[in-house]
Amino acid sequence: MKLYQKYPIQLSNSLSGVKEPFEPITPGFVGMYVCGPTVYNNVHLGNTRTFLTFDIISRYFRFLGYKVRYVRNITDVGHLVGDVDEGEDKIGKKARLEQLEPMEIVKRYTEDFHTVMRQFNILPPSIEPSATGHIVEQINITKKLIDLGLAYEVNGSVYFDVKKYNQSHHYGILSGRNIEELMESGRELDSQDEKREKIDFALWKKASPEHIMRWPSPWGDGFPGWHIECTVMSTKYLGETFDLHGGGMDLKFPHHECEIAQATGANGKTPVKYWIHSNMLTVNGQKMSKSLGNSFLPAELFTGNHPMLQKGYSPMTVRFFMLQSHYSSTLDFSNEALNAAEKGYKKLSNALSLVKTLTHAGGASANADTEKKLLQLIDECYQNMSDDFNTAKTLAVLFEMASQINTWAGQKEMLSEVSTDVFEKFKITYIAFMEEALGLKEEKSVNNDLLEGTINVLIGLRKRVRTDRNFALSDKIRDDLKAIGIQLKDGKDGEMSYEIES
RNA sequence: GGUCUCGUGGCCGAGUGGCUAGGCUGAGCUCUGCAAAAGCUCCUACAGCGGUUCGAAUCCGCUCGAGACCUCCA
Repeated sequence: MKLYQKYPIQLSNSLSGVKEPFEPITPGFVGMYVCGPTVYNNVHLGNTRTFLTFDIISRYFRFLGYKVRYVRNITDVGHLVGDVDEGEDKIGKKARLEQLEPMEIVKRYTEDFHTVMRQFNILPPSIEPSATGHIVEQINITKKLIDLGLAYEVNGSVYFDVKKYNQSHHYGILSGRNIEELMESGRELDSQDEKREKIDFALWKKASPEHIMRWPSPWGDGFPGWHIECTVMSTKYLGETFDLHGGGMDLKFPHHECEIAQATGANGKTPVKYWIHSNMLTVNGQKMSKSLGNSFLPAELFTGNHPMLQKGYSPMTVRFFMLQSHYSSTLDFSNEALNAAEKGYKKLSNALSLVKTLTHAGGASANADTEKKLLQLIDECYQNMSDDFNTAKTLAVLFEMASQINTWAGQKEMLSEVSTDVFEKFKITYIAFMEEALGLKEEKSVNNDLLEGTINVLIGLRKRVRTDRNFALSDKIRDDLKAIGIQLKDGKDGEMSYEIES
């Protein structure tokens, strides 16, 4: 029996609006697509939360034994700036401002994105396709939509005919809108606009003469519209219908709605079985976003180099902080919350180091109640994660497990209350959920052999003067080290450990 | 204006009809030569009003408040 059969996943499907059992299209396999970053700027912390959410989801699918293909794109053709009529893409604009080649911009921010992902221990996707690498496919699907009568060309640009599509399908099925309301509200169609209806959206845009990013097409030189790349790349690598599509809440409308319309229109079938949207990171209750100017760069957070931050916080602290809430809730960002997260994470991390050193001596006289309790904790880890990837509930269980680990570390004789088998299961589960499922690794405070060796010399010295009951000297060693940020901790058995304070 | 979400103890944040979430902070105790760490105990909330129910933080209605989307954003 596979783990995914023992602990079947339930997930909230944005499309249906309810929590449903997850049943992949092909048993044992999961195909998932997530809208990746637009690489014309540094990723900020809010972006990171979305990618962390889907890192957890893909990790947990694999953890339960599914074979996962995770596709996350790089948008390197900029989305249109402001008014569509300006016909200029963001990457082109930025390039001109900074006097750089578009691909130079793309390269720089893609590198930055990957660096940040690694810092947060967010695993790379299986495939990371780029929009510019799929221009031909985007042109082909646009042609197909024209042939099907669902798109029309005007002056070298091609638009999707939403009204036409809506005659046979429901445009708005994901975001719960109806086309009449959409046509009444919002921006008015201005005289310059080539679109038949304001709700129509571009599949292909004509490039103005000064436009840098341009490709030849049946309609002249231009570049692909905003939504088409995701449809093309998800279909190409995952098929015309695939299991799961994710992204930030703010992409639900119009981006994902348009994806559904394009794909359904072109292929005649529903493209995605489950949609998952992760909620926003907020600052003082307001969405963190580039345009509002309240965003943090990960690097600023790590160093504490930002007016709103009292100090720096490590990547794992931030990862833990985000996992304390459910991905579907907004999460408010504050110094206080981060300080609390730092301590909480340290507790779990210490227990992780500790449990690795614990071994069972064998020959136990097991206490049935204790064993039952431990086995229940193990079970709860799986139950909680399988319940819509509830990392917050899972962490609560891990805290209980950490207390147990600390108790054992302090009183080794208590290990005899459990059998070797149960102990090993418990140990393996704690390590696996921390490191594999949640991706919370130990942060080595020392990565310098010379320093480590030096501290160990001092520890050896202190052990000796302590045996001699020379407490004045032993306290001096401890106090002096403390003054430079090294905290010595005396164990029960005369052993000493240390911790570098940040 | 339209569509939708949320409002939990000092702070953060799970939880959807009955059973103490958890973390951080604070107080006390135990262990320790003294610390630190750790363990134990305590501080018991659900915006307001009304309704459904044997019973509601959880369902329904209204009020107040906050936010998101409708325009580029994860």
